[in-house]
Amino acid sequence: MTRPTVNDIAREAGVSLATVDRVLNARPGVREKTISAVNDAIARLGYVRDLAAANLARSRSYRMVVLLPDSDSQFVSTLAAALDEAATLAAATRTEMRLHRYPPEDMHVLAAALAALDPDEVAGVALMAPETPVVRDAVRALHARGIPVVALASDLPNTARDHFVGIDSHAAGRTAGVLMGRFCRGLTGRILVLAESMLLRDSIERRRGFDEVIQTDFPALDVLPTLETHGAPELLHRLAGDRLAATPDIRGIYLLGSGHRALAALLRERGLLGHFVVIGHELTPHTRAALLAGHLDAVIAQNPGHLARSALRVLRAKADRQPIDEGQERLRIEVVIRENLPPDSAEPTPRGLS
Amino acid sequence: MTRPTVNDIAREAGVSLATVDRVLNARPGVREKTISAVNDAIARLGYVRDLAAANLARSRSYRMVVLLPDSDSQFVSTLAAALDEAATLAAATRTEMRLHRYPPEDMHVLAAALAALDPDEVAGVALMAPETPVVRDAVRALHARGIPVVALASDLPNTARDHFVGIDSHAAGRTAGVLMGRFCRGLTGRILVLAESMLLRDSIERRRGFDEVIQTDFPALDVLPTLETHGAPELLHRLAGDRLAATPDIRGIYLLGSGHRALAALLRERGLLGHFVVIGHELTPHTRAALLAGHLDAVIAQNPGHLARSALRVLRAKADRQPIDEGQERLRIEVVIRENLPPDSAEPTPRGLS
DNA sequence: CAAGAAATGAGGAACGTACCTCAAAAACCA
DNA sequence: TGGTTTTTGAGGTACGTTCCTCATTTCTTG
Repeated sequence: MTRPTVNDIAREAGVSLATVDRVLNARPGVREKTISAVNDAIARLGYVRDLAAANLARSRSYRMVVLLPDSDSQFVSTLAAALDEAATLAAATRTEMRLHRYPPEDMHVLAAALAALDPDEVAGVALMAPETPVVRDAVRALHARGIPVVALASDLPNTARDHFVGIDSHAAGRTAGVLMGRFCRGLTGRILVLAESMLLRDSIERRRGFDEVIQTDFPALDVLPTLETHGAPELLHRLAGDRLAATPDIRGIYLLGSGHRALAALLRERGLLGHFVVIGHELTPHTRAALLAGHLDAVIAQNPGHLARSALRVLRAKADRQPIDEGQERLRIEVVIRENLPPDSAEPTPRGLS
Repeated sequence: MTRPTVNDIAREAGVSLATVDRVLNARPGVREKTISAVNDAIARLGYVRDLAAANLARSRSYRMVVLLPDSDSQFVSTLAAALDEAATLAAATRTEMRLHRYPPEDMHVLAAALAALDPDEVAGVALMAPETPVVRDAVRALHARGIPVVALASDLPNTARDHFVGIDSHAAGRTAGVLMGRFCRGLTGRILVLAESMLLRDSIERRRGFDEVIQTDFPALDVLPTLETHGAPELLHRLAGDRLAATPDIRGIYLLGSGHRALAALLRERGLLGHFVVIGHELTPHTRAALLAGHLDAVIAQNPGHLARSALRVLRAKADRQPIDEGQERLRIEVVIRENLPPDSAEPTPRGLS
């Protein structure tokens, strides 16, 4: 009737509680034969360890460290907020989070921060960073010291990261491409593409996916070379302004990264708001406002709340050496238009007591 | 340094542990003044109750009952599978689920099943059912007996249900409308709409949202009256076949409910696969296959895994009289096209022991 | 002001697991 | 065979909370 406990296993296997404990927690000094006797009993009873009780007994608390670039990108601040919220929730299960920011241009600072982490104090690390050699080495070192690492939002495939929490940039780019192509149904012309930097893996992959789809499925459209804005609004204004002036048959604009504010300003200035199909990435206060205003037609996004919760859950699972629920942790590539825009969740975080 | 416990609160508030406990668990017999003294101490210390320990001490287990119609709809079976998976995960937190099916046409059977539930044995009920008077009364009675109820996938707004887990059908219909309109850019013509029954609240609301958008934003399109298929493939085949033959300028087909198999068969038979923009609801093996094959252009969906986990989490929170994390429980209206189709997650459920 | 009611305190057992120590039993080896 | 090593058992404490009981203090009210 009631759930079997460790005592039931002991009785069923005909051994002592101490031995069951040794087997369950993989402690040394048990014969193979005894181990399998215990495991048989476990299987027979359908025992599932009570994680709540286990963690209580361990009286272990989990300190997770999250590292985000200290850029003024809206996505990063949205993500930081989501992480804070996820952390207050995770506090109920003895999981604590420390959020650090590192200067976005200096990976050595990030590497130093990673190197300073003590495996006895830190149960896991989540980081959002471009995959440079310095970062790669630092992540490998972390892994070697036994600290679980998850890549956040931007993957680090060639490091020993334990998990990636985020969406496939290539597929996200393809999704953007299909929407661009279909929203431009019947039109012939060019697509303007803007990015912060084409040195970022994510931008490269998005662009690649986008191009694939347009080339094969929408031959009437022609994708222009990427203009790199380096996060500078003035640069975007100048480059995109020149290109718009020089190219009369632009039908759509694809924003690989940030720059929605600057683009909107430029288009407004020229009276071109709403004249193009505009597709971007990530749901932020600005893209949300632009969607509502009709200046932006679709956003390809990953849910920051899901991202944050998933990162903490995965780290927790890794710290406990527990398996991960793939279905739950898989992030969807969200297509957001005005009609399915989720209501603004800028509610005050409930700090529930009882 | 370490997290504050109930004992710390007692010391800080200058009261005994027993009183703290009375306040924390809202037991009677504490003066207002004392209550606020304790709450102040809690706030000062930033105490967060350790849920693991609390649930352990309660040694309470939660039996949740889920009721789904026993129809052969793919969505329902997908949902049932998701619920099973969510339940094996929830087992780790002493939450158990019983899934029942009721004959879809007989709400009296459902009502009887609900009436038979004992508040001492059942911690919560989730149900997916149309809002008929019989159902409404049964849900009200459940609520009156103190059993939390969540409406699953299909809302029951006029009952005392404690929560609705699902997406807003009206907004989902609007989303479908925008995609239909934009995918038909530059075209003039009619949209065929198919539904199982227009007696279902969800179908009505989807249709209403869809119509709104088409009428205001895409005047070149004209939405035909809904054809009701009553879940019968032959009826769909006949009705839709006649309508297609009679109407030369159909541009798109909107499927409010199921019927993807029958529609695909009809279109294939007439050599019309891919000739219309087809938009439907819910991601099932069939819609997935149709998306991949290119017979279906977009699906508006809610994530069944999320639906299932959310239902169990909400019921659990209600049973514990704990607040709900709105952000986490809010379901997204997903737009699924071929490019962002999540990989098939028909993996075997991992039944982790240690 | 006394009697009764209400509020509070003190203490302990329990939940299921982890982890420790020490002793006893079993297996192994020469 | 005796001694050594390995394996197993027994029992206890701890984790943070819940939920008892019973005694004591403090407030009300007639």
